Amino acid sequence: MTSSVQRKRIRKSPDDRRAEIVGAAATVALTEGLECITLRRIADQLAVRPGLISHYFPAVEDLVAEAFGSAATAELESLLPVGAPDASPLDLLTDFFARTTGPAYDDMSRLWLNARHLSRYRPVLRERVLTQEHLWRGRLSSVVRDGVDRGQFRAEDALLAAVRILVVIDGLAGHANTGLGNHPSAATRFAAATAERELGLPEGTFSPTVDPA
Amino acid sequence: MTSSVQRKRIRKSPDDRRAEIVGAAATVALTEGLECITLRRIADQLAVRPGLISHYFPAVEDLVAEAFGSAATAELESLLPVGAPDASPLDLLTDFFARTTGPAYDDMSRLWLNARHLSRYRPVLRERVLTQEHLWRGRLSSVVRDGVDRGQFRAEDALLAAVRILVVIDGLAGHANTGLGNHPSAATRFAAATAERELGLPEGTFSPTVDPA
DNA sequence: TTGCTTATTGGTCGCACACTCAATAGCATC
DNA sequence: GATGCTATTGAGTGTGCGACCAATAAGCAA
Repeated sequence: MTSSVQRKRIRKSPDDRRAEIVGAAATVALTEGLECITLRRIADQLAVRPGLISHYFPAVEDLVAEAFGSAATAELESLLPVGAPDASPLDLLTDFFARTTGPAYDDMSRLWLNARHLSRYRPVLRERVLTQEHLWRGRLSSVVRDGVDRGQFRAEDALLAAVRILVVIDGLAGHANTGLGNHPSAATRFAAATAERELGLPEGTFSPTVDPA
Repeated sequence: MTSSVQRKRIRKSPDDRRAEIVGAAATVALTEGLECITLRRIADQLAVRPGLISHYFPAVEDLVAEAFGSAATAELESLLPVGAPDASPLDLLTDFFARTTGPAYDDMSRLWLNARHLSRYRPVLRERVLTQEHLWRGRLSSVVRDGVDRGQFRAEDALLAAVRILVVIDGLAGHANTGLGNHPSAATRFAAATAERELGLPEGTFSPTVDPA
């Protein structure tokens, strides 16, 4: 009667199981936070025993770092796909700012905030954060450089411009849990405005003014 | 023999004891992080039993919020003292940027990062963070307004300028646990540079270039 | 069908945490 | 010096966590 749970054991290949675990952890990281990645929580989600998670990740911290890396990589791939060398850098960045400043990006904002803070206590995670920072900066600065080469942008130091843009996005992301006060749109537009200044573009290029008629 | 600890009870007035507890918690918050504020940790620091902390703060979350508020208020008071209406806004901000971007500010950077993240799970703390944000914005925008009145700055919306400056400071603060990569000085100067732009000042006003001769 | 490898389980240990409450003892007051 | 108020203690409860390991059974190969 009370034993409807605990069906039959399902035995998967280590690679599949591992990927499944990381995927579940990444979802938890995005929706609930990195500190909610616990052996029991992930095991429940996969209808599996906690010991199994330990088997694949003897130290939970490694799973936490992996989950963050997985989620961040996927997001970057979605925001600035590497397989689009023909796309106009201007269009790429327009999309980029539209997506990074919308509420749909809130989960990602929270995740970065989460990871940056947790890095204080978790060395393995800290290394992963550094790796991801490097990836994001590299990807964004490539787009900037591409734009400069095509004559769309002007920038002395593409990497510095990218870092500054990301700093503003991070600064705004810090408010994902607390809201942005009375200046939501004006503040949000700050990311795009920074890019416009850094890249020598006319004001409003990346942030279509939503003014009244 | 083994009982050299556990001296005599010291009985203090509730106000004194409460202030003592908040002070200890604020110190722990700044040096170790808000999640290290536990009944035992604070009790140990004050050579007192955990139950006593519970007596003054039946819910730990209230102590955490109080500790953050205390530390943040003290720091703001030190950075932008309210009792100096005669001081030149330009000088005030020069000091402000020198101090907020130096390594001495790292603990404070970490604390804000910590509080912003923890706000996700702790409503009481979230309210405190909002209050502090309001205070910091108010204080900074006052200085900006003052500077505009005296003809030192140019700014259409002083509050918006203040918010943007603080967003950059927050964005840089996010890297307190992970470092700033290869562009530490250039990135750090970004806060001052943003202020210069927002306030219509010549580049370098707030960030004395430390170039080689 | 049989056997073997190993993915998976179930149970357990120790630790740290917040919270509760009756008993105790400082200390101000008389 | 005795008394009463209450700040403070001591002891205990329950929860959730990571980690460990011997026993079990899934599913492939023979």
